Amino acid sequence: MSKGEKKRRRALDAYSTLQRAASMASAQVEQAVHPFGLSASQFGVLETLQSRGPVHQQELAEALGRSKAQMTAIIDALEARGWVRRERHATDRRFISVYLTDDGRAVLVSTAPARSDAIVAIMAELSGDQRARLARLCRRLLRVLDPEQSIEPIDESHAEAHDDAADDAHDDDELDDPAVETTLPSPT
Amino acid sequence: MSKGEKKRRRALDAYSTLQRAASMASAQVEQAVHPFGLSASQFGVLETLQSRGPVHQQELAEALGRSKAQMTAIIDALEARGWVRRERHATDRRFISVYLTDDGRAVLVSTAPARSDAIVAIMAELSGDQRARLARLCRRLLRVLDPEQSIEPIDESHAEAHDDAADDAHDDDELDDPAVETTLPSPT
DNA sequence: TATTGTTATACTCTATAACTATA
DNA sequence: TATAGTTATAGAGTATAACAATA
Repeated sequence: MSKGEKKRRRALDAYSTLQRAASMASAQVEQAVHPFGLSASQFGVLETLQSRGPVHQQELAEALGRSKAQMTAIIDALEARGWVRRERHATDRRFISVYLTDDGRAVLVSTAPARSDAIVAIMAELSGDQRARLARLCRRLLRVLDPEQSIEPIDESHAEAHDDAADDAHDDDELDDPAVETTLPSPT
Repeated sequence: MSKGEKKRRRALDAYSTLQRAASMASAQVEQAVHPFGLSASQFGVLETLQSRGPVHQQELAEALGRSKAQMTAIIDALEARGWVRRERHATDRRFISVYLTDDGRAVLVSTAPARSDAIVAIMAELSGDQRARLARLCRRLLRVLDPEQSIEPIDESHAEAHDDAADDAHDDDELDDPAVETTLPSPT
């Protein structure tokens, strides 16, 4: 078998494994949030509102990678349950700002832990160092996949956007591998 | 910030990055296959038939993680285009074996390279070592996510006991696997 | 009675375009 | 005219349950 053939197969293997892990993980996480009656998108909206404060629907749509039409539906559902409210912009009445209500905040408070518990449970299979490595490898893929905004998703307030694994190295209870992916080598 | 808090945020970060990378990658790969008029599931069926030979619909459903009802629809579409054909099992007439036709094989031949090109292009962002590491980390996650069938990889069907960072320095040329293209396309 | 595959239904997501109201 | 949001529609994907033919 040729060298190129083999490399190709390795790439396919990495891809399919990545896909399978991501899909099973998200299934498990969504299941954890489901009892609260929140879809992943709805949760994302609430979370974004919490971290950014009131924003326009379009901004939400962009942040979460949905169309404005989808965002209308998502907000509709959240508004119907009283978790967000809409308010026209005072001066430019084309805009609608979406606000998180107290109820919405409460839902988030009770949902977020269930969600992150599920995520932590999955990620517990990896050591702290491995988690960081996984994130870094994925971020690297995102450089090709999403060159635009490959610098932070819907990050929480304090963005530690700089290269991770450097800050306080004593936060993980498991083996902190010192040989942390020092490479970050030459693209191409 | 507490130790647990931080660990939690790291887990969330790893999770969201994984999800984003997987979803953008699959979008890109599906786009590469789309011109051929094949959905990911349809491609998966053809590929499975190629590597395993004729199988029952239920076997296909299990292999690809779809319900038998879904599989009926998928096979319907493929059969309508003449890429597979159904045939009742001779002795137990409840079973239907699905065969890849010559046309189906031809479609696969012209589609598979486009698909794997797309995957290789994405994975080219990583070094060979990083690709292997990514696959290994994901497979590790699958141990919790899918304990059943988390065995089938390309080069370590047994070695899961040791910790990484040590392996994959060498090229094990060979591993002539008959089941090339075991790519199990992911649910979206 | 159990199993294979089909049909029917319903609900979610996604993708688009046409529409409104504002600017 | 351009933009923000809404509505309508159509297509996939998913999840069930009821059903027919076969065992």
